[in-house]
Amino acid sequence: MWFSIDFSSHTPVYVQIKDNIKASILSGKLKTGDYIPSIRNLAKDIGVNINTVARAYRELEIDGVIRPQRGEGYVVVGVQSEQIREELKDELLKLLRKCKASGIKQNELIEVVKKVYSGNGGEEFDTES
Amino acid sequence: MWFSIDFSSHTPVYVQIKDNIKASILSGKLKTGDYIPSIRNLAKDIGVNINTVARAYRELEIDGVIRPQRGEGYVVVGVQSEQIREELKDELLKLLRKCKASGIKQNELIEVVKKVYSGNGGEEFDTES
DNA sequence: ATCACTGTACTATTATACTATTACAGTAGA
DNA sequence: TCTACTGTAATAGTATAATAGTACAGTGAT
Repeated sequence: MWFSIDFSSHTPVYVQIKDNIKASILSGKLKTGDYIPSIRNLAKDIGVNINTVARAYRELEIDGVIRPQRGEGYVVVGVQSEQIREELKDELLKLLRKCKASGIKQNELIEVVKKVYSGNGGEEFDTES
Repeated sequence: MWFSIDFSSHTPVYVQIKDNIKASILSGKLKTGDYIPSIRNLAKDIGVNINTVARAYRELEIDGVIRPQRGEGYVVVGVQSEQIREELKDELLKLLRKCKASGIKQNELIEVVKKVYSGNGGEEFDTES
């Protein structure tokens, strides 16, 4: 499957699932009309309980990102791209402040940014859905 | 007091307390030999329970960052500065990958970095302990 | 109709984060 | 000594994340 879950993170698994699916849509890996994995399949792949995935999907539905089709699965509706990017940048802002307060130099951080964008250091995704 | 807690975050409060104190030491706001706030005082200031602060302090003691002095309080011992900075940069790396995967451009991120380091957007700390 | 898949719903249980409360022990100062 | 502060410890209760299991209902293909 296309993403991995960090079980040692304090971020709940269902939130990580939501984030991953939103990111996949934003990056174009998932398009409007695509089917995402069934609750049972994804739960099996990730190695978590059905209910955990169900919660993630339920909340994504509330957010208007996906739509359930009983008997068939969940279909991608779309995302508020700009809004999600702003959320990500907000999160980044907080972390950067911590970095600054810890004495990390601006140059070091810009280097990290460049490292991520210079080919490697990026995603380890598959191309199929 | 010198830091604020994000109660809406999924990061546990006791972890946020640990991070904040480590960061304060790294940035020089707290020096070796300084006393940090008493468990009861900090708990009252933040608005959390004594046990929550006690847990943070206990773990900081295990990490060798502070040392308890019964009847007096906790004293700063020191931190493995470089190690903590590397941990922060690792965290940053993960977040940057998410940003990249979501289609945020490199320039935007560098702008955010510069914004943080250009005076405002930084800390809202007091200088006293 | 049957089968195999979908989503949906519910209950019970465990682990963790946090709160609330009480108590005890060490230290410093009036 | 008394008082007021420190850390330490233990118990009980609540909320949430996640697990486990079961059951029901809709859809599509054979």
